[in-house]
Amino acid sequence: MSPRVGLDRDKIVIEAAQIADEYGMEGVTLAALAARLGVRPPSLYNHINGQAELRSLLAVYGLKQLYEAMSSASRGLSGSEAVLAMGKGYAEFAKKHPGLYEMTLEAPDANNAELNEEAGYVLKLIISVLAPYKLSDEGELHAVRGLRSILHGFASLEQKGGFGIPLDVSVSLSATIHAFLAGIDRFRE
Amino acid sequence: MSPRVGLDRDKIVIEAAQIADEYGMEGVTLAALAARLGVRPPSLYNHINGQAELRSLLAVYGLKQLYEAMSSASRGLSGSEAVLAMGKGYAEFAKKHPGLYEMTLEAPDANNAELNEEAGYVLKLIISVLAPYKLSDEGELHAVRGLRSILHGFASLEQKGGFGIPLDVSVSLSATIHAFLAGIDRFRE
DNA sequence: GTTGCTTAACTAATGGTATTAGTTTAAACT
DNA sequence: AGTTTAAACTAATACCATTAGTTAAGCAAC
Repeated sequence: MSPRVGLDRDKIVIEAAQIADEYGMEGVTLAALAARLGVRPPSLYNHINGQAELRSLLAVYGLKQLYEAMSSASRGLSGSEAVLAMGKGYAEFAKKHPGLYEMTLEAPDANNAELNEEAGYVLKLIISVLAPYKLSDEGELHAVRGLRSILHGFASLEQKGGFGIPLDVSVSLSATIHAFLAGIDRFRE
Repeated sequence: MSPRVGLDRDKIVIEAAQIADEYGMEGVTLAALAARLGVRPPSLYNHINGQAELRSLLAVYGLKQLYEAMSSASRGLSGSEAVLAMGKGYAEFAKKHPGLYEMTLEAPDANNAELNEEAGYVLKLIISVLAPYKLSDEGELHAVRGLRSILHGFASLEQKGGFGIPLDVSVSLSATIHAFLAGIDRFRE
């Protein structure tokens, strides 16, 4: 019926990302993906190695976009303004791309080099934005974990609908980051 | 072949929780559950209304245990000691029961009264532990979100293996909570 | 242009999943 | 003891991912 559709990994990943954002991570089935691409499920195996690989590709794709969102939001700023802007960029990305964001949290897969690389970039960005605070070596590691947890915690809870009350979440996030920074002395020792 | 096994909702939920903790949330299939209970999959429908309801039951079951863990950890303490202990209790539960913890985050399901009730108890516990800080009405709401995000962020990232480096996570969590409390003035306005 | 290689699509088949319908029979209750 | 209730079952359906093997499109070389 269908001659060659002209599929490739990029088109597959992009379409899969849209499904993820529309229907959630569990909506990304090879059947649904194939249907949207006008192809039968087995045909996808000519380009990807099954669902597991697709998820890895989506994680990498998502991390790249997350990095870009955080990076562009904080570019040119410094100090608490940079931290705050980066946090908002993070939250906005997670809200705008819920499925893709979920994908970025999939098993870091010690063997997947590209995924580790992208995750490393995000980490370095967080480190760089905390650099002005002159933390101790070990303190910096703890602080990065703290900030990451705040960002992910907000993004994740908002996504799961955990914040029932109609109260601006971005205000909560800003205040929390400010509080965290106000007490960042804790990470100097 | 098998006479009555003597199944009931409790036994099903307990066994499902064990599967969740051993193999993760996605390992909780009715097929695996039935096999472990010595029964055929359709038999489970005599007690539960399918996978969806099972997940709701697990969420409630997990929230009860989470509440107990947080509550007993902070009992008798006050101020920052209480917040810290509660946080450690939260983290310990999530680490000890990864699958069940994941389940507690499933869609709050506005229609599920029992789930909302349990979630409400956890929320009230967090509120009570922040009460001594005399926050403003609105500030309290933001602060609760912040603390919850920190707790969930740490639990979730640790679970996903996001903290690669071999550095005590409980130290990171303590320091982050301390920093948050040090800057809690932000929530007084 | 024809030939031939590569590979993107296909069909068919397998095995896993949840779920429904309908049946048997064990256990509980009069 | 007889009746009812419900806990187990078998059988069937409809998804899902995946593998094996097949067809045919498109491109490169002659």
